[in-house]
Amino acid sequence: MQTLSTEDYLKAIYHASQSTSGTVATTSIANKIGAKPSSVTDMFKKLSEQRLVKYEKYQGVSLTNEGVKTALRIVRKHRLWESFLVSHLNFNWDEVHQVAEQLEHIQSEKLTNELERFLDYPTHDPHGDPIPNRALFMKSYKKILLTELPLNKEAVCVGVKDNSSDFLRYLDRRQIGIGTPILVLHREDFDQSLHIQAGNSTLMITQKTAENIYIKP
Amino acid sequence: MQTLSTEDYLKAIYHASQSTSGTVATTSIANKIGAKPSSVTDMFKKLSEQRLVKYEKYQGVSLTNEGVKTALRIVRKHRLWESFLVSHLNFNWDEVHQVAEQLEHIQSEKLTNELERFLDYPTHDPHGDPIPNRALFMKSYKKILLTELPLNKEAVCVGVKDNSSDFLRYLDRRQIGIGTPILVLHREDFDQSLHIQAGNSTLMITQKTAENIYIKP
DNA sequence: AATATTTTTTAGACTTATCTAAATTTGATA
DNA sequence: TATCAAATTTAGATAAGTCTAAAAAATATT
Repeated sequence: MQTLSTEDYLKAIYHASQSTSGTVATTSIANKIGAKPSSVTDMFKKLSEQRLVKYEKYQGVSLTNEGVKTALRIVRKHRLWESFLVSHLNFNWDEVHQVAEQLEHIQSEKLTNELERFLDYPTHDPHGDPIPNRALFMKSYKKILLTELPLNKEAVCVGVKDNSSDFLRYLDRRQIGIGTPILVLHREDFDQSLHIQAGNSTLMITQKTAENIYIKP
Repeated sequence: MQTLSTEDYLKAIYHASQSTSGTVATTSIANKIGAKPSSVTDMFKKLSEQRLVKYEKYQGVSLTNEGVKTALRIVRKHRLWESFLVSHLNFNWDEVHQVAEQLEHIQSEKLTNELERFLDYPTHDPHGDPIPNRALFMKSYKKILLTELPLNKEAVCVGVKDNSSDFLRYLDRRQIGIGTPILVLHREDFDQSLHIQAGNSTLMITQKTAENIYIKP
């Protein structure tokens, strides 16, 4: 069984390896975890001994098959709990992360699988991220950033890149959420800001906002 | 905020103080927690510094008001989670304890209160133990042991004293659970065994069984 | 290619919760 | 009440995860 801390590291390595090719650097994990690089090196050694990561001095780490599995089991729990909090306990999508960070460490396969059944086998969490099923398989449909959507082409918001409370609450105020239909009416060449139709209302969003919203055409 | 371990100690002290008058002894906590007495002494000192217990050398501990509150907050979470596991996640009453031991440490007042609302403000957990409400108040009705029930007096099973899986599964097989109506038909003087009517069936139970079942006349 | 900067690792120390073994106190017994 | 056994505490050690400061390696710059 993993300690709470090794689980945090495995999850951080998993997420880091999703957004970079090749190995994951010591510093990037240190920033994610909020620890000093020296502590991260120590943990890399420990995870390496447990054959959860492949580690060579000064070369960063990559997850082994077993490491990926362990990470996905945590991601699965995290996203199932987030779904539960939003669908049954009146949490908003910007409030769930911190609590799910704790719940993801609860050890009970039965609990996880029954929660999944209770939620009727959800495929995506409240932020639009895919939930690994019992076999740890997840299908993520091809999604693109709102910045890449051509003018006047219908699309639907399916996720966000930035999961910070600030951003999510901003989207709430703008009445943009998972499932909201989106149409780009005009793209301003000067600053790349967009005039869009979101649901029933038309509004203006900055480039920075657009590049943190995932859509499916 | 308490660490996971101090929460375990506070809960153990709370439960121990329920079943004994006066202070709680070092050894009794050591046995409950599964630690050596020397470790318990160390923790007593630490809890005392935090004003959660009153501790005098060689005299055992007792919880302060603040200590009782902290313990009750954990008991509240434990019993709410047990209720959830049984009512919505297909757990049996003998399976919930271990998982609830982990869930009781999740820190989020909103989570606890929303879970309580979702369960429609339950007053008792699956073992018949009372659940503290948001103000940490719980009403435990006066219950007696089945051994004390007079012949031919109607009563209802409202709880168990022994919470072990073995005992709970035994009761399941005998079709005795919370809410089961019970009537004592005959008490055998020789070995104090009882012939009872439990629900629709009549059966024989030993004295040891009877003194682990709580009933309400 | 040589040097400078950044990244990573090592070495040694700290904290928390635990342990063992020895010392002390309590309270039970003769 | 003197002694003995049991319970409790103290002292010192260990393990896990972290830190700081210094050393080593990799990468970037001139």
